Amino acid sequence: MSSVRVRFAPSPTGNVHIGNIRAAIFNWLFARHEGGKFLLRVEDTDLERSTPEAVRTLLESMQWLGLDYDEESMYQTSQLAAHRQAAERLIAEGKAYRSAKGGTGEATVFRIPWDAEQVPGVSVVGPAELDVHQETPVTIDRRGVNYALVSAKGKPMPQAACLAGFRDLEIFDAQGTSLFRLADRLNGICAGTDSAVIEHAAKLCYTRRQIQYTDMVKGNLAKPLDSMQDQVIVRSDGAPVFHLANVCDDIAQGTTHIVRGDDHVENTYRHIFLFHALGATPPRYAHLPMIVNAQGKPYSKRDGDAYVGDFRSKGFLAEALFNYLTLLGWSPGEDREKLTRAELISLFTLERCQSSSAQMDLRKLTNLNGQYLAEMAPDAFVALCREHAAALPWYAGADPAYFDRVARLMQSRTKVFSQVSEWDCLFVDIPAYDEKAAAKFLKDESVRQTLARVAEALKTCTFDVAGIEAAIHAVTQAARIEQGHFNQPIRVAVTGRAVGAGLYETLELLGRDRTLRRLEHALSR
RNA sequence: GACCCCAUCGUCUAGAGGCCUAGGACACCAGGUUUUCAUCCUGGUAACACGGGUUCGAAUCCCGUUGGGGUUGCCA
Repeated sequence: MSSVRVRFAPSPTGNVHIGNIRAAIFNWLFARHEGGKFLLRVEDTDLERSTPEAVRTLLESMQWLGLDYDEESMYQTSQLAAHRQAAERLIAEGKAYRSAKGGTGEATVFRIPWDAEQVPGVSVVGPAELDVHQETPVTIDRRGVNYALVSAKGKPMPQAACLAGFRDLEIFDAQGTSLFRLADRLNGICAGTDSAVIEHAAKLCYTRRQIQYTDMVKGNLAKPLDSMQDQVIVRSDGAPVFHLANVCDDIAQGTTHIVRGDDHVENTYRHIFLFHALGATPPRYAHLPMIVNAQGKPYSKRDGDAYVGDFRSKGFLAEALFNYLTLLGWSPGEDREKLTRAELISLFTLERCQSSSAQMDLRKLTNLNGQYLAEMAPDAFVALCREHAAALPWYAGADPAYFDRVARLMQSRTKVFSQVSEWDCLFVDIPAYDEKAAAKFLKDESVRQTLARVAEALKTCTFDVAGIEAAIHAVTQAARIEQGHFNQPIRVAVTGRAVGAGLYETLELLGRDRTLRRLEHALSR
């Protein structure tokens, strides 16, 4: 029995983003592969958007894709007291402080610990020197160090970093005279009772430290502490910030591995410090590459196509979308792409995840979907066709048995259920004509004469596939047209389109009356 | 600006120094099968961002450049 516990932690907004659900899929696959637990945590702290309706949409999307979760799901709003308690505890232990910068009132700020070496992964990089803009005073208080670098044009470029970034800090002027030593005033500054403003500073000398962790996808990642800042964990209005809530909940849920989007790597360093401050061991991390749109840019609200529900309503199968999404940023390492869920579970490892972003290709998804549709049991296929046809104007009046026959005939050439709407040409009385096809196949006068003769022949033949074929053949042979070469004009005349199912089957399906009416109509156009 | 990450055909990817005159899939093009449409089969076009190194040998290791992305104290 594996001890792996992973979670999917979406905020329910009414739509599940394709990038989010991909993260859910990878978490699920990892958990199932390892024989661990896949947990759900609904981050519903945005009361405006996190309506019961939005939560239902989320659950439906997960169920549709077969992402079943273990144990009771956690709702983040239920953890509010725990989050506040954690913040109070950090303040009481001197690991966080209140600060009024920017907001209205005091926020709670988590301090990157001064004794950072206590945290596994933190190490000394070595001595560091920074030339700073001499006109800009260096200010130091418990919130950190503010200074300005010098741009190529000699202008000041303001920087801010946490206090912990500057171990052994000593500040010198242009002549090399020491102006300030942090060690002399450390206690007061950390306590918030002391602060310093240093004019005419030219150089910052200190010991640089960094925090390092091993990402299961991206490998070793590190960040110098002097490029980090203390983190607000409770807003001035008392609401816990994502970082605190997230870490607290992962501790509460016993998360062992966090598998999430690339955009969280920077947060990870801060979260590791938070885990330790709260007396917990940080989980292992795996950061997945982003999914980008057709322009190669990150999906934004404007990209309407990027929600799970859209793919469902456009007629993609859950299994096909699931399969396709696993191939975005991951591959089994062999030349197979269409994989069953069982195969995916057994093949999936985080180590085989890609570290660069991936672009969705609707055409490839469509192709894969077509493969899944082709091998569906006909009855199941017909049932889903009905679902997708239900809203179509011609469906209500359609004969169920006739619909059934059409669906079976069309299965092998359907790639997405949205194509069901094109079947209107088999259901309405007179179909709409594709003018390009009509111009190509129905314009010629000799063609029209032959069509008239075909119509005559179809009036009396046996109206089944064999009879229709024989009747048409007889006419075309008399007209000295090569076998089959007259099928396209007939197809366009009868269905209005140049593509469709086998012609004789189609005519048999339509029946004699409708076929003749359509031929007549085509010739009168 | 600073910090961090990324970089193989149009797209998704294989590739962990010699198996690579770079393989597969989608898309595209050309043939073929099918009396027609779709399917299917065969073949083809097409990539290691650029420049330096290391090495007998680099798509694979190192450095730089360029390009893209992420983050940058009260979004999640």
